[in-house]
Amino acid sequence: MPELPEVQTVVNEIIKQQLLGVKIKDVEILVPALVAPMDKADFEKTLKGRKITDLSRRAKYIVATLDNGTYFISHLRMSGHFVTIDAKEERGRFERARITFANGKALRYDDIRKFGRFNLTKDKEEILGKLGPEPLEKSFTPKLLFERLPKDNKTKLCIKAWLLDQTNVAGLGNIYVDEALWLAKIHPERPANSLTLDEAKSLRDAIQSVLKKGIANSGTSLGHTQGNFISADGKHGNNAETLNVFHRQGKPCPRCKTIIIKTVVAQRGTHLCPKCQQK
DNA sequence: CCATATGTTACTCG
DNA sequence: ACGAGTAACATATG
Repeated sequence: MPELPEVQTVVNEIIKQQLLGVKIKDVEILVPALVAPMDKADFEKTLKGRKITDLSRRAKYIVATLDNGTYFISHLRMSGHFVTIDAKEERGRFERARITFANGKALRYDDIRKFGRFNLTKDKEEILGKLGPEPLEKSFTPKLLFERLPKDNKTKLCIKAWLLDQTNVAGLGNIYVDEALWLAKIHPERPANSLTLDEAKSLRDAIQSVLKKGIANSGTSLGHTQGNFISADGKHGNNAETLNVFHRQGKPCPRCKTIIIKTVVAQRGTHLCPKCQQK
């Protein structure tokens, strides 16, 4: 579910709720698979008594630095949510973990599909080492993007699949890839090795634009069912209404009024304007 | 019952 | 060993 803007929104919200520097009083892992291959009891014991000294985002990972030099790294995958609650609150239907703090607040982790994962490690590169560049960093220049694109003739990988691979660019997912390719007027099935430097420049600008807008709008929530994105304050994001193609099949392209179509590319639902984005 | 879902990774086939 | 495509993970919803 959450992509870079949604994960950033969650991190921002947890910081705002002042859970940094507060001692962790109790840790309950309700689904052992959440921390696998680590043992559930070991995980609980290791995190208990620590304080989070810093919280940040890398790609779609939430990285909590602990006061003993280890890192608590979590990934929400498709349906994970962190919500700050009062420690007295009862269990939720989809609650999979709870971290209770000494100040009476708690972080509840809900995850319908149980795809999310928690890690505890002294070496964060073990988890984050293979990730591509952060697209909102200043160093993410058109030249950098262009040079990372495949250059050989044997790779037929399309640009959408390439962008979804976190080792190429970190943090993009299905929504923001479709939005960025529309903004850059690039067809998602274009071979990644066929992009020109000019197109790479448009794509870089488009990626930064859609991600910044997503963060400014506190993330994208596509509906109001249980599986949808909410931040740690329990609120939905406001970015859905500003989307140009995603989930807008059958509606007119905001640029040229051609009807937006939905197909499948890289095994994912893909939305595009057949006039603005030509192969 | 079937298809689909904001993500990642293990497996399979060339 | 490598790249590309597919299945799998687990559950809800339309």
